Amino acid sequence: MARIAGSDGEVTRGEIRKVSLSLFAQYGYAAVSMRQIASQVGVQASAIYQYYPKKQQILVSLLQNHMDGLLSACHEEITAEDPVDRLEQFARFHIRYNINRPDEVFLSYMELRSLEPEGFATIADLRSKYEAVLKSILRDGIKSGVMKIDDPHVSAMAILAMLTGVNTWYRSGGRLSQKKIENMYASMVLKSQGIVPSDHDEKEAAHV
Amino acid sequence: MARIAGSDGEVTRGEIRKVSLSLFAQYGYAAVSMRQIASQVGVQASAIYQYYPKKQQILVSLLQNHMDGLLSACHEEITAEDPVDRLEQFARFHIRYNINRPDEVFLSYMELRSLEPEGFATIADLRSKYEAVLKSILRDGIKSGVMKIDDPHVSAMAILAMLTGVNTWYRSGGRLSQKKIENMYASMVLKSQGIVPSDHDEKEAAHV
DNA sequence: TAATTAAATGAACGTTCGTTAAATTAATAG
DNA sequence: CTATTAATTTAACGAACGTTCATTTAATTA
Repeated sequence: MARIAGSDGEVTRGEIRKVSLSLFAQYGYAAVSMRQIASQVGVQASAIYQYYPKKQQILVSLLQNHMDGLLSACHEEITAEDPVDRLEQFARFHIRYNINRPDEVFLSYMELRSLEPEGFATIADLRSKYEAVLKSILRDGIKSGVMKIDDPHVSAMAILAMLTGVNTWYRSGGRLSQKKIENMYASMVLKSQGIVPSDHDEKEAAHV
Repeated sequence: MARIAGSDGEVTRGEIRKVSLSLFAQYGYAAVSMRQIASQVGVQASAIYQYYPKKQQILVSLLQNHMDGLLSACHEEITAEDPVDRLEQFARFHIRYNINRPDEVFLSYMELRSLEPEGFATIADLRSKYEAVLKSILRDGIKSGVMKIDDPHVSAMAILAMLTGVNTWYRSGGRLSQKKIENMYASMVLKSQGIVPSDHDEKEAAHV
């Protein structure tokens, strides 16, 4: 046998991506073999090389794609001007965007170490761009005096770790709705940076 | 050649543990070979089997050892009675204990997936015992009304993720002292659970 | 319909993997 | 001094690894 009836390159490429993402997240990049991916796609290992020249390229492409999506979505959704509102938008965005992409998030936090230098530089750069968005919000909040922050870098790291951590325990269909979880995390993030809820709510109300 | 002059089994076992820990943390369990470990120890791969019957046993033993140490140290150091004081002690303990064990922490959060069922059950059980310590503090804080918490499970996960995240960025010899970092994280943890610093400080002062 | 391009196969490459077994040397005990 | 035990080596096992290549069949184009 060779070419299969009804086979379509773009479909196969998509399957390879989907399967690789799931397997890399579950077992780790190094622990997953090309044959394992191929078998779940329903194809021979050699067929994958029609789409990706190296195993490493699959990982790079998955991470690149995820970080690009994250960055552009975050620039679209975080539109407020007030630093406190922006921080809340950031927290809510991060939960909302990541909670339905557990495998991508896991990969981009855990498999940077599996990247060769070139790919690593690319992905690390995208990640630091995302971190810069949050840090800029925090610096604005310090300037305007509404946030009580010792060190914006430490605060940014703490906030990101806390938010990203949702993927270690959340599974869809659980006890809590995504909206509830978003609310709880947003509240904890704001409070952790010295923003007292009532203060903020009152200000909001004053605007109306 | 066979036995080497001055060779000592306990020393070699220790070296194997040290090297394995470092390599597993850097490259991931699956990506590290027995020969790679052996070469850094200064021994042939087959020599490792004198000490560990399977590669998997090295990982299990490292994780077991870390979690045991974490649990017993946490029971020793968290001695306060007041829930707020206990939460602060927990936060400080977690930072202090983990910040100097980055490899162990990384392993126990990332390589559970590399464990076969038996080892996984053991380690997961130890981890949930540690989480239970924190959850119990939070429930006490809710009961006595000093913490404003929507859901103790979510709060516990958020706190642990935030604290454990310190290992993703902290490197010794950096800009900030460990004590400063401990202070900042403790403050953020308390605030995130609705404990206003001044409230707590005043209460503390009132006791004196 | 014939020629070309796309999508896949199956076999094979040299390497490396975890692991085992027998042999060898150093240290210790009688 | 001899026998035993501890620590390690060398050699080898079959299996699995990522990857390459020639081949085959399906779909598309001329």
